[in-house]
Amino acid sequence: MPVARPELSDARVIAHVDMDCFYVQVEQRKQPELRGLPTAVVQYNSWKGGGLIAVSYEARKYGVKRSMRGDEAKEVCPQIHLVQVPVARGKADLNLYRNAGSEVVSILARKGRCERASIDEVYLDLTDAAKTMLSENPPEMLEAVDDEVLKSHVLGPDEDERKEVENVREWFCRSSAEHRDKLLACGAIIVADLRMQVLKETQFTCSAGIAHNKMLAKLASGMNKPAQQTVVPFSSVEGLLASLPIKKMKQLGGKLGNSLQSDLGVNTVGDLLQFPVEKLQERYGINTGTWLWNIARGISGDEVEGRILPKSHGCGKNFPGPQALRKITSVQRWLNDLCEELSERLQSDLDQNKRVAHTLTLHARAYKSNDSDSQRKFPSKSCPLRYGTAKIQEDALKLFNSALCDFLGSHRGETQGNPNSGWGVTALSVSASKILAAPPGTASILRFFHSCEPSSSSSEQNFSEIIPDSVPLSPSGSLSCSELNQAGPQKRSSAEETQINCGSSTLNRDDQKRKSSNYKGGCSILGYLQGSKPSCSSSKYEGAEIAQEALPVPPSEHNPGRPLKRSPEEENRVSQPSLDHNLQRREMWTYKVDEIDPSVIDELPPEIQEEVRGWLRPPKRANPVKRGSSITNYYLPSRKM
DNA sequence: ACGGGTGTCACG
DNA sequence: TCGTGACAC
Repeated sequence: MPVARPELSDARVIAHVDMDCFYVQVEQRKQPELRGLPTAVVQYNSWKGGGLIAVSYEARKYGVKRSMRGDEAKEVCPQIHLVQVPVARGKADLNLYRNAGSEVVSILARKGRCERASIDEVYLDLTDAAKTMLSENPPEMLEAVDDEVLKSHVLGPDEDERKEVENVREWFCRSSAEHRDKLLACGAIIVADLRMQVLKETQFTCSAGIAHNKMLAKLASGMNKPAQQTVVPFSSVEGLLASLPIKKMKQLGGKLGNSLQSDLGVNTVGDLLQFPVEKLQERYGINTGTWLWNIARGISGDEVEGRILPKSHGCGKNFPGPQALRKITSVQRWLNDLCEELSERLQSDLDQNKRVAHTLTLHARAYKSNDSDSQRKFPSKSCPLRYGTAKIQEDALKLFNSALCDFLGSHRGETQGNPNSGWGVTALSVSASKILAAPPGTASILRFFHSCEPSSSSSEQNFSEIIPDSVPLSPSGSLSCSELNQAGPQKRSSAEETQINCGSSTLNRDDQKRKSSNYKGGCSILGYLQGSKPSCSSSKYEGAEIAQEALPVPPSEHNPGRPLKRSPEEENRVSQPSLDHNLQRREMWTYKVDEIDPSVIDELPPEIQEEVRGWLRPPKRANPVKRGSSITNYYLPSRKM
């Protein structure tokens, strides 16, 4: 929770940078003919023209608004250009915009700590850069600075004359300028310069706010759009907040803001000032109450987190009304698609950023016809995340089935009908979270392991798609929870494989505990391989040790021609439920580093040879993780966009 | 029957 | 810890 800072000592320089109608700009860069024209980005245009998710400023002049339907937009602005969001696997695919956002971040992160707040917004802490600039450059430097760069809106202190002062140069050179203001002025110059770089390198415009904390910077970035920036000097804060409608404040746009208005009669942030902390705390809790008291005074100690990569990845889709999924097999098909996308994104994250996710979560919404409150709560479920598309799909389906059991079970529902047994899924999503730095070598190992079973995993996936159809669930008969869980071939190989058995025991607590502690080896490479075919699974071994001491090697003597491909026989062997043979298996599948004949490496795919050689020489790996600013690589416009 | 798809955070 | 809800863009 944001901590209050004594305002006097909070002379930070914080910027909030917000891309202007970002998705539209991305599309306009791809299609420059659209520049300057009323344009909107829309997804799914089949129903009422699709929903608008971004609207160009030209189109806004006609009253086109986000959350309008394409058809409505055409009504108020017949000449509007509607661009569709890319679709992949039957759902909107936002990767284009994510990647474009990354390009921007990589530029904005050049001058200070940078926090990626959303796909198109960042916060910057420019305190150090501003101090440095101020100490190295006396005010005369301004003459050397491009005039363009000095164009900022500076909020004035007075209630209504708060309009703004002309530009930073003038403002900065006031005789009365305080130190804090000078720092902000430097911040503004830095931000203007960064925005110029963004424009030159990406062709995107953005707006920005510069202030002493995040809250005020965010407020300011929205005050002059598009393609402008606004500074909030300390002396203007009180006047600004006094008349600011409470709901304009971040976090107060929803229920809390409503409560403040209707319960306390607070309409502006200034109105909050009358309330003593205790009162606010009493009503809203210690944290929220304190926070409210502080923001009324323009105080927010919230730090800019140095984080430019997301903390989770998710993909989901809604199936409104008539499109609701009523058969397990449809759910499974969609789940497979969602998981496939998720898996790709996880793999990119691993390749580019050397990070691995540890938790897989499934969310859904569902209704149950025949039930008073039809949109009942469909529980979320999570489990350890195993890499590999097929595994993610398998686990997601198990999670779904488990949740469905809860959903149906909690309220005795006679699940009669055929395809439609009374329930319908109106939204599905899978997400991956708890993303941590991967131990060195993880990417190679996983890549290696997957190269062992590309077709095997897909055939496995096919099975699990087909089997449920043959299970007597849909056409006739009611499906029981236990039946649900039989979906898929389920080679219940190892006891600790993520199996969710809601039929017999709805995720018994102890099992859960054991599972997670088993898995916990946060850094264990084995963790990522859990359940993988060539598994040398044994939670007793620390990943780092294994990575350096033991290397899984394909039994190339069995299929000399293709050392990377497993025979079915081998697959069977390793997926046998004989967990007790861990040790034995380990020996079967691993070698001590010094026992490895280096020539083995030559049989590996060229892409990973180098990395694997790296493992074999632990001493030389000084700080191999840092190899190449992965982030920089990630953000480089590697593709035409 | 929907702004949709993502993302973060606070709370119990 | 997990699951939920709120909020935001």
